[in-house]
Amino acid sequence: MSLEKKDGNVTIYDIAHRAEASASTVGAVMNGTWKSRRISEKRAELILSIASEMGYSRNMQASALRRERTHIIGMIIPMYNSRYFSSIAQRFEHEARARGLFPMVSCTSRDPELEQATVEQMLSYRVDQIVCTGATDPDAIATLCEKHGVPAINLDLPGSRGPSIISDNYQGAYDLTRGLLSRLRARDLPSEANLLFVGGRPKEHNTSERVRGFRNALKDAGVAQEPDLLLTCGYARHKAINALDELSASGRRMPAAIFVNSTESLEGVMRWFRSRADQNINDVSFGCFDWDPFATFINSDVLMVRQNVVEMTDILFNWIDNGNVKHTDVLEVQPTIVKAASLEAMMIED
Amino acid sequence: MSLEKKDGNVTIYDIAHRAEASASTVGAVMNGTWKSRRISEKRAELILSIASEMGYSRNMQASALRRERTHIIGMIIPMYNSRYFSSIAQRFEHEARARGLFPMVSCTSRDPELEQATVEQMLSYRVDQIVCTGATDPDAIATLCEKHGVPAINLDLPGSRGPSIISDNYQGAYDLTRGLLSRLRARDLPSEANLLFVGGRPKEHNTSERVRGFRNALKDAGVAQEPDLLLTCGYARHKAINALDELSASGRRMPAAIFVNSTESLEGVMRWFRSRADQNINDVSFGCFDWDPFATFINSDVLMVRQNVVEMTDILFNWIDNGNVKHTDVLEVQPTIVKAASLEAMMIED
DNA sequence: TGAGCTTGCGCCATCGATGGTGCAAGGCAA
DNA sequence: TTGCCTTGCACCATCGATGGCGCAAGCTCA
Repeated sequence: MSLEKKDGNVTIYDIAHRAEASASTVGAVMNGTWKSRRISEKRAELILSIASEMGYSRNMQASALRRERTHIIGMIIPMYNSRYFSSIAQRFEHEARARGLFPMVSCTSRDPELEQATVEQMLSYRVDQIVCTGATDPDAIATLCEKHGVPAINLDLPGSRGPSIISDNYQGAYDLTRGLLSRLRARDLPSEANLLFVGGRPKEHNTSERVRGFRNALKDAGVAQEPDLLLTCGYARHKAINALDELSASGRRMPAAIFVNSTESLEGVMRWFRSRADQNINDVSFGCFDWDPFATFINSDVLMVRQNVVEMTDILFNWIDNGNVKHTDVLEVQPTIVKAASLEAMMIED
Repeated sequence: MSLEKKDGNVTIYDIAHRAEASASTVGAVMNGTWKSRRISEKRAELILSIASEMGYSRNMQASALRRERTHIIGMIIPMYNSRYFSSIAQRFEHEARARGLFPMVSCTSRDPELEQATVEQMLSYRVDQIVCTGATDPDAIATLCEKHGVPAINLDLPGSRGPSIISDNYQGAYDLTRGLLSRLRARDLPSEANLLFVGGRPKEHNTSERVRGFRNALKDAGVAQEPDLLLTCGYARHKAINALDELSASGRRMPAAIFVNSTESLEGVMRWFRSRADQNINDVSFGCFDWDPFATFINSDVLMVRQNVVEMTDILFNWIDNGNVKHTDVLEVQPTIVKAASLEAMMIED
């Protein structure tokens, strides 16, 4: 077929030529099906040695075109700049490779259009599976995937058109809020109007569940919830900063305890405190829904919710391996609360 | 060709059938070359509307097989769990997409074998370009890429067989060391035997340059460098922990200033301090080669080297866009030193 | 010794998109 | 009315790997 290397890439035809064999024989040897095709061991060895000598590399584009499968598994994820999501991406890649799959991760900035466009591109490359992590509109993505017959699994945020693995956001938020209330008590400070919630999107499942946990914890403690102390302003840093600016401009005294919904928002909160000479970080008890090893140093009074990335990804691949998950499955994984300044806050591996 | 959808994926043949046109006409319309192929506007519009109605999605495997290019640009990177690398990955994806390229990022855990295997897989998928970030053996990877005629660019760590964009590690380390010495002076503490270097790999370019900067700063300040206070034990957390354990077991008093080579190692150092009741984090001035927004809270005396990810990726894509970079090019980008507890330490965006 | 089985391999269509080439119909000028 | 050019499209080989099918040679057993 070719006179050996046109563009530097060796094909099975080049090898066939050198080995005086047919391309299909070479192909069978290269993809490991040669035994079932009754190629003699002698021939297989010869071909293998020629192939490695010539530096053959299977063209996965061609292979994928002919077979049904690309062995690529795609994942979209909001960002890498957060310990929670970066751990998910790392473990996902590791586990995918352990199964002979090629991971294709792409971060989509919590932007619904970018999410859709990215998934469409992944489908265009004919990925075998898609994992949607923290997708803003999981159902739209599930619909896209269905059209292509590609199974999709939701992670972190649930969808109604596909199976989902998420944290128990309600319980985590409930416990975190109780922890903050208990800190206020320990500091001999009033609970009333002294606990602020910042960050997250009000219409998103995780945030609304966390808000529910926050509210119920307050209610169960007999503390009134002040509507203007619930700032679901979005996750972005600058949104948290703006929200705090507005709150303080409104004349509110800054509460002595703050529930921050994600490390992303926490960055904004920290920046805001540093920018305000009239505010002291050490006067505040922080609770953050998400964990970061260094955020445990913000002050001596930080609580963090650590979502169980290891268990979540284990379940994810369990589902992927078995493939027989129902569309309606939603699995909630318990997060754990860690106290900053505690050893265990630093000890958990990811 | 097909009786419309075998597996749910619409092809140009299906559309051709419905539009009563040839597949090549449909193909030309779908990939935008229809004007040069003199397809009438009427036909093009009809085909486009049918295509969107049928939910056509171009099969990139087939397209890539036929054309030379896949429009995929690969990147390997050591990890995502570090602000420096995660920022690089995020910006890389963003810039790649802005150019119509599909980014394929994969983290390879500073494991040479995994790096090679991953690059081979990427080459197997016929990526158009590869960016090697922090590769442990950039030249081996460059050799692989050369064989396939795929251009490779090194980022963060330089290689001799391809162009490289790196930080000015020497200068950053020199300045950081001077900063630490100045902190010791400000604290009225002796400089002699009071400054420790932890983390990194001695044979790796970045670490050796940083060590050189560290040593020269000591020398220029007239301070003797104690060999056992130079612990290039690797980057991993547990390696830093072990190194500190050994140091303290040797009877050395813990120095009052520590140069930590990466946030990864810094995590280990922090864990070590938390695990030791006889050590107080607040007695130590920290300098970290790398930046993390929350690490600035470790104590009130932290200096961080912030590598200029924005400029580095800008140059990277400048090179990619122009493509005429010499193999010997090594571009050094200046990092900046930020003081923790300063506002600017929180203000720089990535 | 011939029917039937096993071994070992080659032939060829196929996956979907692409682009070179060919060709008919219509237009226009001489 | 002939020759030539433009317009608008279809035909078909091709990219590389894959696997169903066929077939010849050797082997076995009645």
